[in-house]
Amino acid sequence: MLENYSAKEIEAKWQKIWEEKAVFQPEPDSRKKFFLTIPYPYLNGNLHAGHTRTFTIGDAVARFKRMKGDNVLFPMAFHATGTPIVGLSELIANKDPLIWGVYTKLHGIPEEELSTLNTPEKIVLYFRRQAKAAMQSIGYSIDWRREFTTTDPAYSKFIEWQYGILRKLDYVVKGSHPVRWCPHDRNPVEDHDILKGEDATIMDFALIKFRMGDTVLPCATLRPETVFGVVNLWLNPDVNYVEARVNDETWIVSKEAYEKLTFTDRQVAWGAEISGKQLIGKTVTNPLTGTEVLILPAGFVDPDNGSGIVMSVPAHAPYDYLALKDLYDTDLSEYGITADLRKIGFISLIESPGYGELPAVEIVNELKVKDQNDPKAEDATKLLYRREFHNGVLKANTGQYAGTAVSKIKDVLLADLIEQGMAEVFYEFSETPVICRCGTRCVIMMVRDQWFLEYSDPEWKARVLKCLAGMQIIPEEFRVEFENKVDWLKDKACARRKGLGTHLPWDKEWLIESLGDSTIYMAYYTLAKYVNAGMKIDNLPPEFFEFIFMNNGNAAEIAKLTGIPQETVQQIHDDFAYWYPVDLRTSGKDLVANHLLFFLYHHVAVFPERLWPKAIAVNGFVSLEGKKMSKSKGPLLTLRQAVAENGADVTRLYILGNAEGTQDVDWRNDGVQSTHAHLERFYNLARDVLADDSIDENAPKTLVDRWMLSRLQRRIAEATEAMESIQTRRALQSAFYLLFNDLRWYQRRGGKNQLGVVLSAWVRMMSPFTPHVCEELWAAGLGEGYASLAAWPKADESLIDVQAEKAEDLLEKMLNDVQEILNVTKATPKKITLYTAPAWKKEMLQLAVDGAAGGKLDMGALMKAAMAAPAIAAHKKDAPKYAQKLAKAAHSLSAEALGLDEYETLGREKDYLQTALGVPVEIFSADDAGEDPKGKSKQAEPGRPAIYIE
RNA sequence: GCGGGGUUUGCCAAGCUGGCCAAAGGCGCAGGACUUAAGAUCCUGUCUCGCAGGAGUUCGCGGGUUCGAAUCCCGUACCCCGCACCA
Repeated sequence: MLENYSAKEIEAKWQKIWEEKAVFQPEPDSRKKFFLTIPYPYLNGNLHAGHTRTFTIGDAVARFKRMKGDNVLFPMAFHATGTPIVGLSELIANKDPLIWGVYTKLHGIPEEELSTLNTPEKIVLYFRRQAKAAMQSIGYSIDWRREFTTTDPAYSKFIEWQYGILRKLDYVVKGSHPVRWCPHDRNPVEDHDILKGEDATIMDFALIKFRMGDTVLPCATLRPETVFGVVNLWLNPDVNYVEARVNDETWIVSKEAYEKLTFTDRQVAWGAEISGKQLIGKTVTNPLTGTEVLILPAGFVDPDNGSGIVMSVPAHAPYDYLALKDLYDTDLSEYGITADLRKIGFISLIESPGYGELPAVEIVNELKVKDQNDPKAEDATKLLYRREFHNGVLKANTGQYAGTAVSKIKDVLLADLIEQGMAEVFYEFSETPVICRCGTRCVIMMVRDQWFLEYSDPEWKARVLKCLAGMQIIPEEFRVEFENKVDWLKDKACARRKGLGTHLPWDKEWLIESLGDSTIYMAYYTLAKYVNAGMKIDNLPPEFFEFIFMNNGNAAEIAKLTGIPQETVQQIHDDFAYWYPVDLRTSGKDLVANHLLFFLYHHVAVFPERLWPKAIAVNGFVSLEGKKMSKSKGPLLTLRQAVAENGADVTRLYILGNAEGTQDVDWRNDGVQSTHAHLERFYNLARDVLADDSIDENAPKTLVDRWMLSRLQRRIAEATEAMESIQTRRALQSAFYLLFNDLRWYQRRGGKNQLGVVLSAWVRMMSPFTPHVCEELWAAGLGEGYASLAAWPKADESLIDVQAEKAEDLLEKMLNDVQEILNVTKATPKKITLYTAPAWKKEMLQLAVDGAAGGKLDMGALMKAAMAAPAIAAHKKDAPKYAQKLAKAAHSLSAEALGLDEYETLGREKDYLQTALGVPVEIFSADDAGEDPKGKSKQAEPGRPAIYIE
């Protein structure tokens, strides 16, 4: 072994050996299998610290399970389907300055290489090579015989088979759905295509169809229930409206609204322009209540929001109340309105705690809103909306809806209104404008004849929930998150026109959307090995997959059909039967609401229950020096960079030991440096132990030897338990840092002969985390074969030595107490005398423990019992004081301190105490205190000897 | 807004099935040992006060339950993640 720790040499050496000796290439055998998968990375950049975390957790678990004796399969592949890679290749080809900067500076790609990546194929090839090299450089125990890319032809066949099944199950259906759309590019826009307004969401407004004769005046609202309280409509007199044909009706809407309608799934035709002024003063009919209401002018009406026509509910909408109030003293004769607007009665329809009949009026007064142009009007609206939404209940005048909570009414009412032809849905951005990167203002487009995965299907959902119920979710708190998301999931468009991917087998114009092609691919790993080995793949019909994965058919038939040798077909089939289902999938928490959910959906759809996944573990992200990492804006730390700068083992150790579960790891340079120092200390200590021939494992065990072995068992037990539940940080705390401290104490106490025993277990326990350095140490004399394949240490109950631990505890506490006294007195000791507790106090403690019931101890009863004991009675004067103390501590009394012969222990370790304290030490029992100038021996209690310092 | 997670001693971070918690571990900082010196390593200390091992005040903020709360309940503020057709 190397004299000094050198990550580079050690890591390169062992990575080469692992590969050459095929250490991590499992085949089915009689052992229990463990199939672990991690979402494959998308190939539009280099792997970064976030990937590093997820993958390293997975690798540590894989290595742990392997050492526990499982036959572990840990494969990896690459994701390339979808649009980003295509977009990226165009940007690179055009030498887009932004992309150029990101990829040269953040991803660290040399300019000459980057300039060659001008097609999707070259990008895929390049990043695939990079990613694999990166994963190898950090020492993942991946079976690389099974790697693939989602654009491989055989993979496409597999996806086609899967979608064939989904189609047969009627889970793939056609429908329409709204998307953000750039009219210039004629394409849906994604988040990264948006210049401004990426936070805008698509909201569905109700379009309530008020009528003026045969003409419809649609009012857009988020609160359809308030239609019961409409007392007038608002139009902006300064806005031009248009009379348009919409399907087979005539609508009046603002010009802006008309434009938006053209992108919906309605047939629209432009009619006559008509000014707002012309309409004001006319009346319209409320479709639901049949009442006639007047159209009034209002400046707050925005033609670019909704239809440009607003229904007025002054009892519940501050703007409506304000606008109406503003008109009370205005001359409206130019609109032909002569009626006294004060006679318009408000209609109250929502009951909410804290408000009376007219909440809008109350809140306007409360916030002292002046008029409709006052900015506070907006606050009042939001506040009231929130309160009524959460606490409001519909009143009697809403008929069949009376008593319904406002928060529950929208969908129900809207559906009813639509059914009766009184309303339609109108989509609008939550904030405007939304601007595409090309500078064009985006609209909401209804995509027609789109293929959907029907995730809303209640039976499908029920199966997913059943699957979840049978799964282990780590951390357990995320189970409810998963369940909520299943509930929330709606139908998902599953096909696109652009990008890389597999065509829908029955509709070749469409490509299967990339999240939909990465749901059950774990099954494909069993097959990929044979594809990579040169299996004939020209003809892989659904029957082939049916046999492999579903056990439908037989190998001979399939062989004939595909031209693949029968034995191979049978073997793939048997491999799958052995490895499936997925035992654990670990992933970043960002995939919970999408990929992980789809992973479950598709598994329950395609596979029988026994092949459903067993467990999901979710982990958090990685930040850099407290800053969120960003692939496009920086800062970014790539996997390769981390390894190049710090070594694989240090990178692994840091990222696994720094945070747990869904918390974020903060990558900090000082922390990484100290991790490096720790690992080096570990190496040096191990080296020294390995070189020390004076160690005699079979020598009689001293107190510290027994203590050390006892602690080791506890550390092993803790680390094992932690790894079983994928808590790498907890495991490392125990297996590395705390055990390190134990060893320090052991050596300080003069322990030596068990160092080899400890080291053997220690190296094995560290192997999943820092595999390279452990191989190096293992090979230097700890055992045969590979540390990576050695048996994970098992905690030996019989070596747990409570007595030894207590004795060491006593010594440590002793030293701490002496230290504290010295600190306080600032004295320089010449001699220290220790007095262990007298027999009567021990007896009394026992009485107290016996008498303490339910955490309570009766002083009187204790004294009575004590006085009956002659040994205690002899100390009549001191006994009550001690009894009082015991009574006070009644809830935490324990006889533990009685289990150790303190006098004997201290006597035996007297030499050590003298060395540690640097002065002569004398030890007495308080029963036989000898010279006791300050009477200190009286303070001695069980578990806490008295101290006298001179 | 909805759903999930979080707020601990200078920093990171355990604890959170109530007492053994002034609260693990690491980092940082301070002192000491070693060394010609530096580094590394080891030891000690690191909320406040204290000339005998003690006492006091802490675990976002405000209340409550309890003999007893960082840990349970209620309220409140702030932070992070997701909210889709995009990987």
